[in-house]
Amino acid sequence: MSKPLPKLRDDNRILASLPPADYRRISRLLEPVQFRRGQPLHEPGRRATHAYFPRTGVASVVARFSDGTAIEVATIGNEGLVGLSAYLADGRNPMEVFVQVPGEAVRMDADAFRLEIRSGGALRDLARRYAFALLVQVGQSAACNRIHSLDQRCARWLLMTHDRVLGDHIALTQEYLAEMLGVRRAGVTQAAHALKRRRLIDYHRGTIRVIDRRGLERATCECYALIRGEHEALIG
Amino acid sequence: MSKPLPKLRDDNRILASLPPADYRRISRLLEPVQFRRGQPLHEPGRRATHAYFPRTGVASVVARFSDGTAIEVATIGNEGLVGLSAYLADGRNPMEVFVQVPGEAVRMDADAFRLEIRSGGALRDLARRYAFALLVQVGQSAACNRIHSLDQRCARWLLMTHDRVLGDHIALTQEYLAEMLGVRRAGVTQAAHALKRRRLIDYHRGTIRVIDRRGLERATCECYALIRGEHEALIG
DNA sequence: GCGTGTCGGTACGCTGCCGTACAGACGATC
DNA sequence: GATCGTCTGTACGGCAGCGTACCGACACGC
Repeated sequence: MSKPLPKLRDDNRILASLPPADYRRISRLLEPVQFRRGQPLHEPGRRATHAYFPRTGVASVVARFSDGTAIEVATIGNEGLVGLSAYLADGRNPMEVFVQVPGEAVRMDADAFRLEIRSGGALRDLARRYAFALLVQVGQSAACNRIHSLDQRCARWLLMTHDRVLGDHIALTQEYLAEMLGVRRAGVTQAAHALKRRRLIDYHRGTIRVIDRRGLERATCECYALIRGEHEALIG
Repeated sequence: MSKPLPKLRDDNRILASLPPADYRRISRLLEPVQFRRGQPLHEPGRRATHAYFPRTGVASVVARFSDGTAIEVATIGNEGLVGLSAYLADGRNPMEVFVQVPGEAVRMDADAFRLEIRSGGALRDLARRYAFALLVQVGQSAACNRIHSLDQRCARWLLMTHDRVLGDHIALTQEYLAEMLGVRRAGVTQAAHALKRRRLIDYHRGTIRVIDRRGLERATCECYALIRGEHEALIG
């Protein structure tokens, strides 16, 4: 299971899976946008305004609690799309979504997205399948959060993000990673240190580099392979 | 937030939300079934054969790990349906689904279910909304599993099951509850004992009785209200 | 009534992670 | 090159829940 090197019609794999005719029609509705670190893509209480198709950027879906803590429940990059709520729930979504890794994306007006899907093109089928793949990702994470060690979950997070970015460098601080994983920053330091000692990753002041993907895959739990396998079976 | 007393066209709230014409058409496709404790409703690796609409029974969706441990990722009762994978993913689903609380249900052939949904009736809209409500349930559980105490999660589980059954008695052993929550049986004993001391529940050899719902709601975390609120906003 | 299996209560030491705190290392800025 | 803010390393006691084990209470079948 190696990192996919995108050489497709579109860097976003949902868009890349569209038949030519659908792709042409839809691309006229797409507007390129830059993902900036931390930029909100959806705020609970508001209706989703757009559907986003990440190309090189990555988004996080988090549950925010009344005391301010945020726990990541899903990661969305070029393998998926942000804005399923526009399709499934009239744009209503209690989860927060923001940019985790800056980069390129395209977006589509939420109404146009809904219209395109209701019209019954190929995007509908892909969105349906992706919705299920996301459900599997979130469900497996729920179980993983319960029983797997921080070391394993940390490796999984790095692998999932690595899959979604260009190159082997991921810009993020331990502080940030700690928040996503729902643990202390000091805990991440220890887990990251262990991975570094095993020469799987290296890092330095806010940048992590993946050195040995295979090794990381061995270090993580089975959840990684299941989530990725299921996505590939559904979207291909 | 009190327990809903179903006095509707159908004890299943998805079916009850259908307009009369759709309900009549669909009910001809429904076959009553008895949910027996532990009965499998879906096994990973197989295609879903039916969609189930629980009336008084309750189902569990669990992630099963290679060492045999199973962690519950969702609970489905009369507020929902089992078999979204037939709609979203051609029946493919890596999660195990089985009966947690025995009772009544109706089921529909998976192909008929797919056909009915593709034909664009009211069931499609409801299934779509329910899919999102389930995504929210699972996502919030993922975060909850990470940060909330066993006591809180135990109370939440009891509330969610209480919402889905008739009466205040829930037949389940601490052993079983421990597996669902992904903790030791001894841990559940302690949590349950604490709830009993506060006179919120009582129990005896495999039967739990909810005494004080309001109290339980105060004892649990905010996740319960969020999940339930979101479901009601989407299905009503 | 007696044996057997199931269910729940309790105890032990152990471990992973917590909360907190402080210190060193590095980078940017002036 | 001095300063300051950010990022990472480390240490401390503390606690929730773990794995395991044992025991009593109860239900059921004979």
